[in-house]
Order: sequence, then C-alpha cells, then structure tokens
Amino acid sequence: MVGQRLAKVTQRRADLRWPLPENFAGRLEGRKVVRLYRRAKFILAELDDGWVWMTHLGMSGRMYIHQETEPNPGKHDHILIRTDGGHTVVYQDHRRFGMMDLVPADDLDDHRLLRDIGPEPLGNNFDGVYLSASLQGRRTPIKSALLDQKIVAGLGNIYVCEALYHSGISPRRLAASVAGRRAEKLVPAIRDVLTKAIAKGGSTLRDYVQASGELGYFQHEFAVYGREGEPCHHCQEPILRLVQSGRSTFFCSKCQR
DNA sequence: CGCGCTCCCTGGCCGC
DNA sequence: TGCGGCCAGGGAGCGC
Repeated sequence: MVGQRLAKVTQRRADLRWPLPENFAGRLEGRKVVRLYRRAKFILAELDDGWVWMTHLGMSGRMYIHQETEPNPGKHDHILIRTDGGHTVVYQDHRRFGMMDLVPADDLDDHRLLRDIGPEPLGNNFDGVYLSASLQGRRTPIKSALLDQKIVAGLGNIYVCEALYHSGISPRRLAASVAGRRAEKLVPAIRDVLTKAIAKGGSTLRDYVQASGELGYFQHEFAVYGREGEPCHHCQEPILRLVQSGRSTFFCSKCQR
C-alpha cells in the first residue's frame, strides 16, 4: 500500500467494535499512503493529508489482498480498499472486535487507545530495570500484568504463556514478587519468544494467515499454549490449564515456580 | 486506585 | 441432524 493512492473505499457496515468515524470511506478515498507502521497492536497508515488511519485487528480481524479490482465480498468482509495499483485490500473480521479510526498525525500519541501504552517489548526502553519498576507493588498475577498493555505493549495470551514457561516463572506468582532477578530473566524470554515467532511468520490457530495468505508456523513450537494434558518437554509432567482474568493460561507446575 | 469479571460478536467443535 | 454448552488470538468498562 505504501506509495499507492486509495482509489475507492467501500464501507459495508457502520461499526466494527465501535462506530467508524463520520464519512470514513470518503475521507480515505483519494489519499496516498505515505508510511505503514505499527505501535503496540495497532496498524498505522500515515496518509498524505496529515492524518493517520489506525486499525486494530482484535481477535479475529485480518487484512488480505485480492489481485482483482472488484472482488465479491464475503459476509465478514467489512471494508474494501481498492488501490490505484489495481489491487483490493480487504478487512475481514467475523467477530468484529477490531476497530478503525482516523487521527491527526500530531495527536496520535494522545489518542485514548495509545496514550497509556507501555514500551515496545523489542525496543531499547524495555529492560529488566524498567520491568522490575513496573511490577513493583502490583498484587496481580504476573500473567495478568504481562497482558496489561500499559506495562508492556503487544503481548497477547499465547506469547505471555510461552515467555513465562521459558523463564521458569509461575503464571500465578504475584507481579510484585517477579520484580528484581526474575524480571531480569523474563525480559530476554519475552524478546526471544517474539523474535522466534515473527521469524516463523506468526502462529496459525484456526484460520490465521499472513498477508500473503501463507500460514504461520510458530504454533508447532508452542511449549505450553494449547497443550493441556500433554507432557512438558522438559520434565514430562502434564501441562495444566487455568483461567486468569477470564483467559486460559497454560503452564508446567513443576518447571514454573 | 487497582483488581477481576463480564461483555462485545460469530462460529467451530464436542457431547448428547 | 439438531441443540446446548464451551471455547477462541483483545480489551473497555464497571463494580467492588
């Protein structure tokens, strides 16, 4: 999309998770995408009129590219964007937990969904000292703390489970007790899991695919996620599942303390 | 203020 | 084949 003009935008419903902005399609149409980037789990497309088109995929959202100018939209293809290059980018989201917004580039950091977000886990500002300080005094399980985007950006349920396993930390341990030595261990485990997952094209559960349509392959390397009852790769004890703040946690009670 | 639960939504899968 | 219950990658909002 970078360098291309958004020639025709079709909006097939008024809302995703929230209502789309007023005249959304009209405001995108005719704009050129200057830059495509990311902050936390938000996809950001900088436009040539000083605005940023912001997208969150939620749980089930995806963008895919049709090589045709006018593809036949499916039931959950909510937004279709034809570029002047002759391709069509389709936003599909069957659960509609995703969102889109338009924000002036200068105000992006103040956007209500971005302003309190923590540092990027692969960036220089995320280190043991920072994580330790952020966990200090928190009386929530470390699992929940790592899912909190205010502490660190971009970690989801899968990668939190995996990072805790690889650092040998129990998901039930209170965040405050991870501050210090354990936090120093957790940071490289988080970086490692994310880096490896990205290298494998992400994790394909059910129907997730890369933009190219290719599947991700990291799911074959899950140590714990989705492996309830299966043996731990290290100690052979069965992997356990529990529910924390409404989400499944998978872990080894022997290797993670 | 910080925490955990519920809910938003659709659909796949499992057991009966 | 149908139906109810459970589960799913996220996270805002509310009550305690």
